[in-house]
Amino acid sequence: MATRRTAAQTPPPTRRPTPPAAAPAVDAVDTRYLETLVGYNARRAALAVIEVFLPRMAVYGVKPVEFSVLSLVTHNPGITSRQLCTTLGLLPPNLVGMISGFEKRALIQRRPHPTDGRAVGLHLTPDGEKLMREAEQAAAALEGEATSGLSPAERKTLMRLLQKVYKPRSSR
Amino acid sequence: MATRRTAAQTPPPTRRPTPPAAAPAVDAVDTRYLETLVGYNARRAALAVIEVFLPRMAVYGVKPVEFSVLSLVTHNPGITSRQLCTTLGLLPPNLVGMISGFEKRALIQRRPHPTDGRAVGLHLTPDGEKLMREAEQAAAALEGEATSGLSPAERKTLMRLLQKVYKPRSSR
DNA sequence: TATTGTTATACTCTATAACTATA
DNA sequence: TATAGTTATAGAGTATAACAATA
Repeated sequence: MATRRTAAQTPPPTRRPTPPAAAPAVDAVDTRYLETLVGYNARRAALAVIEVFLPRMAVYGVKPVEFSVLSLVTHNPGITSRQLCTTLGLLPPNLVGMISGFEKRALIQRRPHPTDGRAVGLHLTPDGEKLMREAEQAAAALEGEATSGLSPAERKTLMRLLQKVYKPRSSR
Repeated sequence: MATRRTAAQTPPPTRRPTPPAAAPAVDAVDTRYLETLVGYNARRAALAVIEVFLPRMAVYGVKPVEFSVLSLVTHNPGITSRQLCTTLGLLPPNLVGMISGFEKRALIQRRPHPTDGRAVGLHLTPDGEKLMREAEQAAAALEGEATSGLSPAERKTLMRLLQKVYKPRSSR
């Protein structure tokens, strides 16, 4: 992924009083309105972290969503595809290929569900456990780097506020 | 966009000590590890807001990125495509069609850049100004709804912390 | 030589419809 | 009848390469 970063912006963006007729040039881009929107800021922050995440996790051959899936299998042995989809907001057809890939790489194993004959329980293999131990450690480390501008208290506050936005009240 | 929401989760997710042989079923999905990651939380929050944003902005015929582009043109008359790309992290080829579409809808007008013969300055038409007045007002309103779980102070804090994540230190 | 804007195109991600096997 | 998983496919979003016009 190519690196594209917001242009530097000086504190008080000089606003000329609107020109007579000719088109003026824009020197520093005024982004103040967009920066009042949670959606805009959250998306920009997510992309910034993912930019760091991508190359570091490529070492383990996993992309962001793949990491999320494997992490849930790690901490929820026997989880089903349906549960993964509901939890992560994915669609079933888009999970099939991912799971197959993990199986071919011998990272996960599919076992019959104990009570539901239609479902399949997902489990990490020993190789999968080893990879995820390393990957989760690497993820925690790079997260620290990506949010190095925040104090531990600020980081904790940020998590709490973000969860207030996307989690339904009943699950908090 | 279909609605997919995280499953309800009870506070202490019972962790069984790894089963002997048979595969156990997962009742409540344990998402505690993922929720320690800023990248995960920011992405989930961004998607939650966008889910509200999409249908409300469809009334004006603009998608999230299109809204961002038009908003920057609104507050930066004469801005160039290149400046839009740098500011929003877009790639030039992907902006061409969008700008053409806005021009065909008579929302923006392209004028020669005052000093650079290669560049084109973008300006809103009266129709574009009218649409963006309404759209920005609607966006502010729906943002309030999407973040109704936050107090004004919390909302302000959230913005500040998110910007600390994605803005380079020099531009803060 | 470098940059703005453009075309063409490829790749990835996400979404929809329809099918099977089981509940 | 409803649900878990799957297949095939369509659409949106994002990426690279190469070009003309201008700096």
